[in-house]
Amino acid sequence: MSEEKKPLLVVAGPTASGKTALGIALAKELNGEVISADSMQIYKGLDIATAKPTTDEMCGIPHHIISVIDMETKFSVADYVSLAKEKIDDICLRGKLPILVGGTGLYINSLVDNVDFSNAETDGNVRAKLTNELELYGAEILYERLKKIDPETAEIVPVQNTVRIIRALEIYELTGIKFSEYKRMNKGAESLYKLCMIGLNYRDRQNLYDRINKRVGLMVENGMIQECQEVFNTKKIGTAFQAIGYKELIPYFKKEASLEECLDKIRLGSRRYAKRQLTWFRRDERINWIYMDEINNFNKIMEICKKIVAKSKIL
RNA sequence: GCCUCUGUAGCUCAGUCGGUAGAGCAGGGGACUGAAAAUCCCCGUGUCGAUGGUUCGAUUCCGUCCGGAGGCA
Repeated sequence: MSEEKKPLLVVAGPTASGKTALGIALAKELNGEVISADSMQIYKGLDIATAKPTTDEMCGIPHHIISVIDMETKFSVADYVSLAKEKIDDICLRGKLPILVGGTGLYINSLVDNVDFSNAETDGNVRAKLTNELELYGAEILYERLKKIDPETAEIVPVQNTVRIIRALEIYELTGIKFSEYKRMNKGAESLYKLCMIGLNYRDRQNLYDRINKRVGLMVENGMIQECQEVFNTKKIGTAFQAIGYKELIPYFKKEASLEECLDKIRLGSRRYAKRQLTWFRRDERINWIYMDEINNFNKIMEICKKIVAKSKIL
């Protein structure tokens, strides 16, 4: 339709860094709507554990791609990208600014960097077959096979990383394309959007960790345990099983560990997750970083964001 | 008051028959292209409680002092 690229404002950062509040404030200020970029908030259920914004917090700002699929349904980056593209088009059509807010780096980059997933679908059967082989014969067998068909990938992926090995073999079986080749095909595509990327971080890592630890306490107060207990009882859960908060509580539900032990695991898991998120985002040079504990004043943070947006000339 | 044990990395502890030390956890760095809140890789210098003595050399042996735990009165 229009030759002009659509604008996209991105707010990324680790868990508990303050993305949600900032995204909503920016949406109010810039006549925008929020699109979540969070691999767990996609699922219905586990609202508290995944820190979904409440209706109150949303302040009437439309939020997209939150609670859109059932927990037992399979979902992937490719699904996310096509969904998000639709939402962006729709929001722009209505003359509003799409604001991508979230912490799932793979989702954000796949969308923003226009990664094409159409040439190598996934196949449950192939993956199941490979997983089965892994259990029966061990990782070495699969790794040796990968070495033969795609030594380049085998060089990069350690034997221990069976998830990667299986995916590489899966792609090859499905398409005959080497994983290394497949990656090359997808690299360097031009973005569909005029981008402005903002990243939230803390100068003192401890400040972030304090927020994470505190937030776990708040989640408990808000009923996270009952929420997870319910999900645990109904057992209809797929990928959402991976959500931090849910899986760590299972030993408690099975009476194999104390609540406090499990909560410690949740805090630990969240801290490590935040660290991994930072590792992911830090390599992206397009991101304008804001150090929340350095500024420590929401109005000032908003001012800085507005300046960043203005400078990016996406509007 | 006396006796015994103890003080080593942020935490829990190994260890050095005297040549300045190493595990687990925590923590840090990194990778990541249809499971990603997942999956995986790499990283251990610290006045060895303080101070005197013995010694070429002490965290290690001896003395004293200061902390901690226990026992006997």
